Amino acid sequence: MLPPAILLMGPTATGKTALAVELVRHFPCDIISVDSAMIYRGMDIGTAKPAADILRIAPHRLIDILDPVENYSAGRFRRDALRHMQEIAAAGRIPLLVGGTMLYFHVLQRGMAELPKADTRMRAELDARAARDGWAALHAELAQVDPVAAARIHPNDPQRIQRALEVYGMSGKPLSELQRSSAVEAMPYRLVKFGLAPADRGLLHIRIAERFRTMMAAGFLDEVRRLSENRDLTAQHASMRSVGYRQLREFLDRGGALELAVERGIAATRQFAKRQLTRLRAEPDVIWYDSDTPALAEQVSRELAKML
RNA sequence: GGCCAGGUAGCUCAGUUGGUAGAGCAGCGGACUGAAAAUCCGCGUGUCGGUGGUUCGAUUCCGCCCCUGGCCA
Repeated sequence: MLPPAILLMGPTATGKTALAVELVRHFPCDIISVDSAMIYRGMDIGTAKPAADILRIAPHRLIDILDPVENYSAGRFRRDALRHMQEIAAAGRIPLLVGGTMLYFHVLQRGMAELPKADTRMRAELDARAARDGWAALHAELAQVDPVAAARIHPNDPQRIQRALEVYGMSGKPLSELQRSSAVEAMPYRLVKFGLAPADRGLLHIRIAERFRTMMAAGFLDEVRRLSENRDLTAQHASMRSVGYRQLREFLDRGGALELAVERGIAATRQFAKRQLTRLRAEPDVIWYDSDTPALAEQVSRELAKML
C-alpha cells in the first residue's frame, strides 16, 4: 500500500496554518508549505507567515528559501515538494502539504511537461518587442509557429503569449506539442485531500479586511519599505507583485493616501481568495470543511484518523 | 429661516431636448503547465430621494416634502 500524504488546501485567511499546527500535534506529520510568497525571506508580515515560536513547534519546509529578487516556479516547486515528501515518508512520517497556491497543488498531482525554464534575456527581448509592436503582433507571430497554443491563449494575455514564444525560442518546438507529449506519472502516495472554505463569503471578506489591518498595525508598511531599500528589487519582480506588497509599494513609490492603498490591498486579497476558490472547486476528491466551524481541528482529526 | 448646488448600481459619477439608464472601481462566475498572491476572459447587480400634478407615457417638466453640502442670516 502506498504511503499517505495529506493535502490541506483553502483560500487565504481561512485558518489553514492554525489547523496544520493542530494536526502536527496529534499525527506524525511534517509540514511542507505550498505558498508562492512564503518562499521569500523577509516577506513575513504580508504573507501571514507563521511566527518563529509556531515554526519551532511545527517546522514548515519550503519557507524562506529564496531572496525576493529571485524567481521561483511551479516546476521547481514540484521537484522540491516531491523531494521533501520522499524524505519525510522515508523517515516513516506523513507529509502534510499546506497552502493556497493552487497551481502548485495542481502540478504536484498531475505532473508537468518537460519545458525549458524561464530565460531572463529572452523575456526582456520579448518585452522590448511588445513595447514596440504590441502584444497583438506577438500573438500573431505565435499563431504562425504554434497555432494550437495561439488559439488557446487570449490576445490580451501577455504573460502566456510571452511564455509560449519563449518556449518556442528556447527549444525550437511549439509549447502545445511539448505539453502533449508529456506523460503524467502517478504520485507514489495515497492522497488525503482536505478543502477549507467559508460557508459565508461575507464572513471571509470581513476576516480578510481585519487581517490586513492587523498586518498594518504589525508593521507591514515598514516591511515593504525595508524591501524597497534594495535597489535590485523592482516592482516587476514576482515577489513584489504579491497581494498587499504591490499596493503598499505603489503607495511608497507614487504617494497618495495610505488608506486608499490599504483599501486596494484588501480588495486585491478578496479577489485572490475568489480565484483560489474557483480552482479549489474544480479539485476532485476533496473532503470539504467550513472554515468557520467551531472545533474544526477535532473534526478533521477524527476524519483523518479514519483515513490513515 | 432665506438663497444656491446636489440626491441615479455597493462606491465615485455620467446621462435621458419626456419613450423606465451606463462608465470606472467594487462584486460574482470562469480560464489557467517554470511569474500563479501572476496573467487573462465573461457578467450590470437599479423603487433614477419621497409624494402629488401635467402627459398616451415622468428618472427627465412643475408643486410640495425629506436629506446632504455651501453661502447669507
